[in-house]
Amino acid sequence: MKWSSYFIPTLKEAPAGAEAISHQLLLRSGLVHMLTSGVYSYLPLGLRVLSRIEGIIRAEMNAAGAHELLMPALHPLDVWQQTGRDKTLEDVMIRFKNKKGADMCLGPTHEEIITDLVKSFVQSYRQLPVTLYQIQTKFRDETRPRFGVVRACEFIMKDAYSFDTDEEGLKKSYAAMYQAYNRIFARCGLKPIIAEADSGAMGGKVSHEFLVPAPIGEDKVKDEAGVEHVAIEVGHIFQLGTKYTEAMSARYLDESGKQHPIVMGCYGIGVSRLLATIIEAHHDPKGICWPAGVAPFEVEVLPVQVSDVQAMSVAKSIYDGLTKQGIDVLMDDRDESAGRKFNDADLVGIPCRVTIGKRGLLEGKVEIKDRTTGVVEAVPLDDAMRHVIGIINGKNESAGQIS
RNA sequence: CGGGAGAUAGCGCAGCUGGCUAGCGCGCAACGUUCGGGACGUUGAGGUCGGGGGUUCAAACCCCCCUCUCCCGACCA
Repeated sequence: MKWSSYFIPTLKEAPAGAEAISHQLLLRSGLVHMLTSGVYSYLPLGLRVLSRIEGIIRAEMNAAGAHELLMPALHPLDVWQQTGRDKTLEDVMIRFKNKKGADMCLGPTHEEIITDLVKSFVQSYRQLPVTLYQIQTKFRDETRPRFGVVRACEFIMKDAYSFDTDEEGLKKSYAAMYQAYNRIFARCGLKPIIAEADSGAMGGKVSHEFLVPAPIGEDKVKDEAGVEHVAIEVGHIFQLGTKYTEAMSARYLDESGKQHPIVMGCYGIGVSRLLATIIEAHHDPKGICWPAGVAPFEVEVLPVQVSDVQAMSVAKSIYDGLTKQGIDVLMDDRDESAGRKFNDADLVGIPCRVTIGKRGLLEGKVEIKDRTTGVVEAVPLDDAMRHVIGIINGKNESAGQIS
C-alpha cells in the first residue's frame, strides 16, 4: 500500500476531550473517528487492526471447536420478555417501535436470541454439545460512555455460547473457551489477569474475567500479595447453567427419552475494546508500538526523499520484493519533510521500518528499525530483504508463543 | 443519574470588567527556496463565535432556556 494514495489522516495534536492515552493515539493515528459520544467509525488503518484481531479470534475459536454464525442486531422485544431481561437490561437497551407498532430493540447481547435459535434445531442429546459464536455489533445505551472505544454505545463483540447436556459437559466446554481466551489475548500481545468474578445480570454460578491492567481501567483486581490493579475487562466467560434454557424451554431428550433443559455457557470478548487496550499496553511517548500479531502492516518502507531517484528505486524494489513474499507493506511515498514522515511512522507504530536515504545509500546501506525496541541497524542493500523477513519471522514467532 | 469543566475556521487555542470589520498556531491551496526527526518566505481560501430567547445604541463577551462533549462518582459486560 502506498501512503500517498491511502487514507491515514494523522493528527499532530490530540483533539480536545481525549484524555486517555489510547483514545488520543486512536484519534491521532487516524484509526477511528467519533460520530457522537460512544459511537465511532473505524478508518481504514483501524479496520485493518480490527480485522487482524478478529482473525486471531476466529482462528482460536475454530480451533477450540466453536462454529461461527451471525445473528441479527435487530430484535423483537418479546424474545427478551421470555426471560425478563427486557426489564433487567431496560437501562441499556435501545428500544423503539417499528411501523407495525411492535416493540423492537437493538441487541445489547445475545443469550436470548441464540437460545431461541438453538431451541428450534436441537432436540436430542445426540446434537450436543455445540458451541456457536459470532463477531457482531452490540448496542448499549451507556449512561456515561468513556475513553473512546473502551466503553461505547455501539461496539464490536465476539460472543460465544456453548450448549451441553449436563454440568460436566459445560465444564469441558468452558475449559476449552478458557484456553482459547488465553491464546487469543497472548497473540494480541496482552497478559490478562484472570479473576473469578461476579456474574451480575448474566446469571449463573461460575464466571471468570480477563483483565488487562491499565490506568484507565474500570475494574479493580487483586491476585498477587494484595496488590490492587486497575484493569480493563477484555473478556468475560460464564457458566450460565439453565437460567435461559429453562426460561425459554430449550430442552433435549436424553437416552431414556427424558426431557432436560440444555446447560449453557457464554463467552464474551470486547473486540473493539481490545483495540484500545492493546494501545494502552503498547505505546511510548512517540506513539503506538503494535505487537506483530495485530499490526495494520508488518513493514513500513520509508524513502526519506521522494525526489531522490536512487532512494525511490531502492524503496520500490524493497517494497515490491516484500509484497511478493506476501508481507503487508506500507510505503510512505509522500512528498513530505523527513521529520514529518518519521514522526508519523512512530505514531502509527508499524513494527518494522526500513528507511532509505542518501546517508545510508552512500555506504550502500538502508536502516532497519524495530519500533518496539527502538534498535536501529544499518544493513547492506542486498541483505535488506532477508533481514526484514528475519525480524518479521522473529516477531511472529514470539507473538505465537503462549506462556 | 448526582457533581465539575467546556463548546470560537478541518485540528489546537486566545479573545479581560460589552466597542470585533473576530484573531493566533497547525493544517489546507499556489509560487519560490529547502530536504535524515513535524523546514522557511510570500500570497490566499476557510467562521450562522453550539442553538434559541432576552438586556443594550452596540453581545463571542452580560442574563435565561435548551443541545452537545469531556472528567469524577453511582451504575453497569
